[in-house]
Amino acid sequence: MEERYDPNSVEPRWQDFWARQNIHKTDRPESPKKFYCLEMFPYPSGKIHMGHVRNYAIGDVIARYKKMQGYHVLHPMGWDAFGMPAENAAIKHGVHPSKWTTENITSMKTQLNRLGLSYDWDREVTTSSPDYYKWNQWFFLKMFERGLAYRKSSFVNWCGSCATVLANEQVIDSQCWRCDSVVVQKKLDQWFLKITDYAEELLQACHELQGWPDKVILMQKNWIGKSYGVEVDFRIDGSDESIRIFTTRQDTLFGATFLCLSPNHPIAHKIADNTAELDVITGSYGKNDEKLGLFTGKYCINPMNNEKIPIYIANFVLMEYGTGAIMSVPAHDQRDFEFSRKYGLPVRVVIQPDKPGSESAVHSSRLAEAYEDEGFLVNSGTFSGLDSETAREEIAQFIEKNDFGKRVVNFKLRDWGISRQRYWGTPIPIIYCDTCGAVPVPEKDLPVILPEDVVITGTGGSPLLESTSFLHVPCPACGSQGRRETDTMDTFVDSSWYFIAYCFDKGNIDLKSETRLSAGTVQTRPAGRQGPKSEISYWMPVDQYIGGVEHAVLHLLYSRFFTRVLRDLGLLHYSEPFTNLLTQGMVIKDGAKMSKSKGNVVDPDYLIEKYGADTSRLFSLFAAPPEKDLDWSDKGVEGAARFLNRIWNIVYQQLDNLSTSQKTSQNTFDLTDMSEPGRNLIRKVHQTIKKVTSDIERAYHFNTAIAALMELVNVLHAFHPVENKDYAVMKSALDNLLILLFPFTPHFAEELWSCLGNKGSLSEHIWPSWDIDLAKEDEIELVIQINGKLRGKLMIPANLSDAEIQGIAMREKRIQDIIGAKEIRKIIVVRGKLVNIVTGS
RNA sequence: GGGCGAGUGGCGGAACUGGCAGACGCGCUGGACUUAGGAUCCAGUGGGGCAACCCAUGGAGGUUCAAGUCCUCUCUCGCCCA
Repeated sequence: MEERYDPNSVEPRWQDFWARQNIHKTDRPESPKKFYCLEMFPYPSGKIHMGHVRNYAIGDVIARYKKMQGYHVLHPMGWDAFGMPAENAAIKHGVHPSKWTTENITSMKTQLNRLGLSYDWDREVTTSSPDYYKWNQWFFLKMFERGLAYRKSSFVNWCGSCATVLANEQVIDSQCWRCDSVVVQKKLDQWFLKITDYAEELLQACHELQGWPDKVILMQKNWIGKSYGVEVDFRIDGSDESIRIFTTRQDTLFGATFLCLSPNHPIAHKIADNTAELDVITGSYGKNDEKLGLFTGKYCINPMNNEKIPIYIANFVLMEYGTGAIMSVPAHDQRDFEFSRKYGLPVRVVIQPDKPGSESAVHSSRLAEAYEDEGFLVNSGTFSGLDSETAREEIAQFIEKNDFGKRVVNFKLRDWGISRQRYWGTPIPIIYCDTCGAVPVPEKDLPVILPEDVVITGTGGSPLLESTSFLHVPCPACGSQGRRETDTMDTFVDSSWYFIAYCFDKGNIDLKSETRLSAGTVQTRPAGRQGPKSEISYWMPVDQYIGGVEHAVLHLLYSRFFTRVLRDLGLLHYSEPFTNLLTQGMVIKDGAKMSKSKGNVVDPDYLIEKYGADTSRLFSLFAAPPEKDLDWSDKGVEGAARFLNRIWNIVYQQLDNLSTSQKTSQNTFDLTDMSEPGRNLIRKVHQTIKKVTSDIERAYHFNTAIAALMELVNVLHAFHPVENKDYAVMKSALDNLLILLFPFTPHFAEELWSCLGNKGSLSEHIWPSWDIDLAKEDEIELVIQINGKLRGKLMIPANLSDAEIQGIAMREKRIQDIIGAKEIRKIIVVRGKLVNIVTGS
């Protein structure tokens, strides 16, 4: 054994050992005791950052811990390999996205392995590989068959000079992030997935996500955004046509002083005479910061009071939400209020905060902002005097009875537009034919391979348009000349089911295995039933998912949607993909999130080189509980290193004595035949096993688990063995310490474990259990309070009755002195903790 | 503006169902060993006071024998949605 702990010699050796022994290979017996531990896979940008280190360290502790507890663990890793940065690199440096991505994967994999993470690389998934993305295409075809994938015209951010569509986050102050030209809204044909078909179910099932953080569930609910309202027809004055509006506030219908149409509303173009002005509004469509409107010159009739109100076209009215038209009630809606100020439109109060006649009344002329709360109706015909809630119900009934509208449920969630006018993504398996239209590629022709022989310039639209071998294909239906779809899929499609791909060995994804096993019929297999199970139904759902909260809505919602589609296709028997979700906090340094632009990044490579992977892992687990932000501290890392050094030194100093006296680990001791320090150490060991186990079980609070291990080391450090029995105790304490430490610092624990003469890898060791009797304190510190104030402390035997404890407290001289002649009103005894004596004054 | 979460030593953080506030670590102070110490070890470390004691979990009230923890109001900061 080396005198000094040198992680750079220890860690590669054990990584090599694990790899040679194939120790992280997933085994899959029929035993139902499985645990699927998953961390969000990274985009292969080239280098991992501290956020990854934290995320993957957390996952690794869980995976290793569960394995030691006897679970069959699936702990995979892969690459979210399609996406824009690869194309940007191609534009900037002339590297092909495929080459760039592969090289990045290689170097990042090396980095992950240097961290000592227990991944089964035989199940590695790379989404840019045809083996993988052919299933994206297969899903698309299945959804197309079921009407869940469809094509419609929709508005996108378009940069004319780059000739490409931009994602929302690439539009900065209405300009293209790359060339600074003004981004316009352009109407393009796009493919959509019909997630709205599942809106209600996705919302209802939120209640079942008990292992998810409340805030994520709430964000999902808000995103789905179910609301109850009414649709009402406003007849256009002097015409038979009418405009249907949607509102959730029908209690304010009498306060509508104008009506607004989305610029994309079909009627908008028919009734607007000023087309130049209309184009301006269309150009700023959906922008909430600047409200623009155009009076159409037309009026419509409010069916509630037959009032004639003007029709406007307004940029902030979304065609995708509701009916694309709204009634505007400036007195009770802030956006309408601002709009009315800008265009000089009347404001009419129809809701008062309190019952009519009270002091708190609001007046149309004095309103400084809209009164959006509920209240009591005024100026609302026969509905005046009702409270908002009752009025909504009665007005809804009135509307339905008079047949000019109806109650509706509306969702904020919109269908998922997956078309991307980019190269580095999954080709959408569609062929356009002049006679047959959009024809799906037959399943047998999958995958539609992304051609590699393209030049990526960043100008002139999708590079796929340039690849003639890709573009020109015969129509699968009629055989005449067809043209392939050149759009590729949103990369969120890739990540919506990758967790299922891990159920199979690399390159052998077979999503149809379950349908074959259940012989084409969709049947629910009882949980835990023995017998042949498909890989999917054995491993799914994911037992623990770990990742950043930034994916709280999109990725997690899409995955829930995909899982349901798969269920309906009979491919799996679960609706929810992730049973438990842990969203880890950000890594903070100098008060800000670590980022290149802030210049406060810590490079994991540097850290590993200087301190080793174990120290890096240990610090990031110790500094904060996983769900909270982690404040980076260079000094704190040194503290973690110091802790490991202390253990190393203890083992080094005692090695000769320990190996000669006691080779086998012993866990039971006769306490009566033991020195006082020996007894204390044994007790501390068992208390530590208990504490570490329960801290891990209790929401993975590794920080306090590690603190408990530090306490044990402090006791060990102060323990000076003299006789043989002491060495046996010490050996046992060290063995247990290393076992408990193993999930956190695996190389370090393995090394010392073998130095101590123990056989085998700790990966195969079982998690220890504690002995309640050995963990029990035989003395406790009794706190004596008088009127809630601390007045004395003394050691007493742990097993006394309340009466005995009370007696001891009362006999204390100091307590007697303080009480003196005062009357004792009450004595409260809390077993094992304290006595509180309540006296008169 | 709405929703959610969080405010505890010089710092990161402990305190599970109300029961000794500050575990553990960092930092700091003193000492030992040392040519040296940014290595290691020992002791100390919320504030005030010689002391007994008093004051302390953003602030103000309340419930309770007992409140960081429960209730009401309020301030500040984060995140999400407008």
